[in-house]
Amino acid sequence: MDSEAIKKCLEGSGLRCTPQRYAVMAFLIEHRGHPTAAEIFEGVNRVDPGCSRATTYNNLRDLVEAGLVREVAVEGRAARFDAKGTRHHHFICDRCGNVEDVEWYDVPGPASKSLGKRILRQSEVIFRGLCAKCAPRYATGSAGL
Amino acid sequence: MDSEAIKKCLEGSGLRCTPQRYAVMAFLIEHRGHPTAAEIFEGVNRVDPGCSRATTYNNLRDLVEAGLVREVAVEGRAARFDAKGTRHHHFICDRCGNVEDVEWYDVPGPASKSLGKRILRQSEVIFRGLCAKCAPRYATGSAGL
DNA sequence: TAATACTTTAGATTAAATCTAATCTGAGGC
DNA sequence: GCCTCAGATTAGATTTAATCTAAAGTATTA
Ligand SMILES: [Mn+2]
Ligand SMILES: [Mn+2]
Ligand SMILES: [Zn+2]
Ligand SMILES: [Zn+2]
Repeated sequence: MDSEAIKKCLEGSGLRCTPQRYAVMAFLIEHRGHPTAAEIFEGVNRVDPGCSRATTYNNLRDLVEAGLVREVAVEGRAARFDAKGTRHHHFICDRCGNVEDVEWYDVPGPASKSLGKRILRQSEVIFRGLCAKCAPRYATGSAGL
Repeated sequence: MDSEAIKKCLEGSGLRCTPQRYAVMAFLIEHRGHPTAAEIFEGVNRVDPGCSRATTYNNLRDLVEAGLVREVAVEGRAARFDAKGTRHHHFICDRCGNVEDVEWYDVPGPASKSLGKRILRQSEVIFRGLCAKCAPRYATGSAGL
């Protein structure tokens, strides 16, 4: 995605394209490994030392609210962020906490009676287990190390 | 679930049935609304003022590791806990963050090719949207208030 | 009983995220 | 071009959630 496209994308969602906001969005598009806010701050701040922590967090909030970025909460760890590209599900590693993309497929919704008066916006599947890096260490005891 | 059953349940998972651990488990069984650790601490501590914060957190961790309790991470809020009874999915409210149970149904797994070398332990569906309490306020603008 | 492993405790500490209030910027009106 | 002001940014303080520490207590086993 080129810089003009990122600008369009921000403005299309009613967000001003400030240098800091652009940098946060560009970082997320370039780093698809679900970085934490702290990692994003560090990455953006290294390039533009004048981008503060508060601004990074503010912009992440704005981007999530605008629907351009997804926030993934992980038990016992910092939240991770994900520029929404193509739809996909997530695999979360029990051991290292890494979040990985899983090819999207349609999820059957709940029975409307079990949904009641709730308004459904989205269904997503979270897969859990061991990532490719962590699996061997367990599958073969600790011999894999 | 009576006190003897809770004791069995703990010991069956290799956990000593201490008064504090029992109290945490009993609280979760009695309060099915997905309380936070702080709420559990407060509830348990009110009955047994000698149960400390660290012990509440330690025991929650032990219970989660033993597979008796589920931890639910919610974006931007404290984690919530859930004594595992019958299998179910979760609905998380965009507005108030409440976690509600949704009747369980089988989820089709991902294509094995998109799973790769990962080891899958569990698939769960997270539904998102507005809970029954929050839905009216939005469905009708703010007139619902 | 003695040894050992497990558990609890109060309070300190860390980590994540948010808040504050002063300052800065730029799009739109003149 | 200048003005204005809503929106954006900043450094640092603060809050909140969770974990750590080290000492003391309690159960299990030898
Ligand atoms: Mn993703
Ligand atoms: Mn539940
Ligand atoms: Zn892993
Ligand atoms: Zn709600």
